[in-house]
Amino acid sequence: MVGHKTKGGILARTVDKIEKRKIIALSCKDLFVQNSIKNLTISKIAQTAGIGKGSIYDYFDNKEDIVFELVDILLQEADLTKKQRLASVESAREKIKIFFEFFYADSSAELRELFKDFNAICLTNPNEKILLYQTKVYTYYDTWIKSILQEGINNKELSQDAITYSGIFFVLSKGTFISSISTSGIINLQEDLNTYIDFIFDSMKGKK
Amino acid sequence: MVGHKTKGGILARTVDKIEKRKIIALSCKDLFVQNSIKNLTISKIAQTAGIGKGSIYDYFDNKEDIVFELVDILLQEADLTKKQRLASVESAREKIKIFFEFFYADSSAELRELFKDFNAICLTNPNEKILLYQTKVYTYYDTWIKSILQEGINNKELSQDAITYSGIFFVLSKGTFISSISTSGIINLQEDLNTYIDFIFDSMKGKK
Amino acid sequence: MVGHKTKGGILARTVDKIEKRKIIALSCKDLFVQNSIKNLTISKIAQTAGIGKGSIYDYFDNKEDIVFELVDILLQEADLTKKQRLASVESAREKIKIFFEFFYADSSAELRELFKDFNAICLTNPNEKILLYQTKVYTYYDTWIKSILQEGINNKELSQDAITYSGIFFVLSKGTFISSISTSGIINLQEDLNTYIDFIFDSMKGKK
Amino acid sequence: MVGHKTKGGILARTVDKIEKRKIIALSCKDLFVQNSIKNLTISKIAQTAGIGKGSIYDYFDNKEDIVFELVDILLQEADLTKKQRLASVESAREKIKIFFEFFYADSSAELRELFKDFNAICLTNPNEKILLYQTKVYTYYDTWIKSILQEGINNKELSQDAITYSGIFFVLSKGTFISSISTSGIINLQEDLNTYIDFIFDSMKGKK
DNA sequence: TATGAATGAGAATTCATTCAT
DNA sequence: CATGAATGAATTCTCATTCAT
Repeated sequence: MVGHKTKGGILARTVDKIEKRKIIALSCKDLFVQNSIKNLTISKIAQTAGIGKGSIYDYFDNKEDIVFELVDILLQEADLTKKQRLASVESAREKIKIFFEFFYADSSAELRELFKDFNAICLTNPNEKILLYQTKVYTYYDTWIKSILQEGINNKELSQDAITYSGIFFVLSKGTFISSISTSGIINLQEDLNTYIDFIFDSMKGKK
Repeated sequence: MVGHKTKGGILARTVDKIEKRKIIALSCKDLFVQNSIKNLTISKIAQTAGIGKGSIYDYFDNKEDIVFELVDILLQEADLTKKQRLASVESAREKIKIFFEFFYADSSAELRELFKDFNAICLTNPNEKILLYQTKVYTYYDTWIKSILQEGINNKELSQDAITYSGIFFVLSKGTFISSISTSGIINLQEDLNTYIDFIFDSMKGKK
Repeated sequence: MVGHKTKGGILARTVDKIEKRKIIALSCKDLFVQNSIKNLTISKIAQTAGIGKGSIYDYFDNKEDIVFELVDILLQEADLTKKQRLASVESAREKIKIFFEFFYADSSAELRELFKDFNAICLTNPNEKILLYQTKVYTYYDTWIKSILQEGINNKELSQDAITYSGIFFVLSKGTFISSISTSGIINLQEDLNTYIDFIFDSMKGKK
Repeated sequence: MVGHKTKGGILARTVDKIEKRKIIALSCKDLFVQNSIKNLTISKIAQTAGIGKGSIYDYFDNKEDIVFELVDILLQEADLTKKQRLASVESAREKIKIFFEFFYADSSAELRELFKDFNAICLTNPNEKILLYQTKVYTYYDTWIKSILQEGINNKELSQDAITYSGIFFVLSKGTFISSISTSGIINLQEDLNTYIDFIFDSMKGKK
């Protein structure tokens, strides 16, 4: 049961919708992680969240919207971890590897499960809201990657034009991840991905 | 005598089944291209194919199965074109670019639409049959790419270890394609992809 | 259970939709008579008709559509009775009275109950189909009434201009019926209506 | 002293309730005029009235109750206009025509819209409260009409028995109105109604 | 072999009403 | 007094699948 949200002890008439959205979404995270969205019903979700079926619609437009919220929350959580992990290494090469650890690290297993549903939705129901979100997220990560590469350039670890190819890491990682899901064994996600990253770094380094 | 009853009835019947599967699938290709599988009903499909609803189940396990058949057919058609196109260029670099033209060429627009549904299904319903199919396809293309790279090596266009990285082209292309779908404008599919391929070729060439 | 409809002993692949519509509608006539449409659910209706919920939608667009069909059927049945009853009297005056007996005769009690729902729908959901139906029915009865009046004119029972006022009987009857439903006791439907009809006939007669 | 606490608190409070009922009802008059009650939700109504959803229930039993209040208010407003309009003509005939102008006058368009919902409710949910209201209103108008007719009798415009048929005008008008809603074009409300009224007056005059 | 009528579980969604604050 | 968050029963409607013909 989610209960009434009070603010600073004063009886609040209105609930913080954004906050409650998060609370509800998180309360059924495991459900979404363990099941594909296709196999979940609003009834089951509401039951798991401990709220009424109708209340789901007070906070979310539809089932997809919950996946959306969850991915957003977990992505933000993952970013915190990512920042800490990134601080633990020096080289741009290692930072980039850590950056995409998400795609195979045990600690991101839940997010990856949700990410599958999220991508399936994007492939078949690309509504305006999702497109904007994807663009925002992509831009955010690209900026971040660029800053890592820039550091590498500053450190003479990378050649000047490395920035130009910043986008390659993202699509490479995503492509490897998605391909690995359904080609059992042929693609060894972690190994292959790091091999590719190394290959690209070696190339970026070699250029002058 | 009733008609031309040629050899082994069972074999003939099997061949017929396989053939009719193709015919049915193709007869509703446009329907699948223009609609996401989510918005199609068996009724609509049967109607479009000009057969009874029940008959769909004589040839396909379910809706998804039709998408697979269609992807398979169109992929084979695309391969024929690919072979011709590949024959028109000399360098491995150009061949690889042509190899992945599929992801942006106008002539493959239909296949790409189906490919979205196909991938969404793979992300959320990866059944045994699909996994095997994906593995088969991936292996098939990887072998093909390797042969192109090997030619490049033989021609001194590429260094010996190019083969090692054969997998990078596939995941790179797929990742760029999938990312381009939902990040409107930020990823310029054709340009970015070819830039990346060039980058990798330059690197493979540079290595000794 | 409605069962499969066969035609002339030959196995029919297709069901006579129009006929089955009637059968289903009639099978839940009592249900509609005893309950206002507001209190009926598709589930209850399907159950009463002895068919599946989904099958309702194979024959009807929605609940309202069933009322529509029922009113149509009962109106046709009532017309048969009306014809017989009309044949039993001579004067136009008596014929007109019999014509509108429907609004109070015990034998039309069911139709009247449905007619309430039907009119409520017309007042709040006047879709194209219903408007056309109403127009058709109104025209049909008006023609009929005119022929009765014409007979009366021919018999010198009525003056020539009686035809001009043919419409008055219909609106008078409907108005009296509808008003009687909710003004308990004040309007004595049968008596008042016949008083009014007599009044009008007396006037039509008196004119020259 | 806290504000002006005038006489009997309970009475004041009751008066307040009655007054606030009117205020709330009127504040969402347009909403009800522009939408059928079926398409309105309590949420929407409360929002339009600028009060909380729960407060609606402090003043009304349900949605239908608001329609009654509105019809009552507008009917009273219309009566004021009616009185003025009636004073502008001399003959009983013209007075009766003006009496039923409501059914087609532009100035009563809003009331007519509400009247549709009101009648639909009466046809399907005739609760005790509504029946009493209908009876009251019917009696009120009948008395009024009788007084008009009596004047006509006094003026020798009408024969003595006109009073006997006072009820005919009401049912005739209502029947013509309701029939006109759904028989597009066939019934010309204003013209037909006045033709009928003229016909009846001619008859009432003619009798001795 | 082909059909399409029938099914009915199950889906999403709505909304009048309650009641703690 | 007033509120609006929460409810969950109830509703309509869908559609993959079956199976008698």
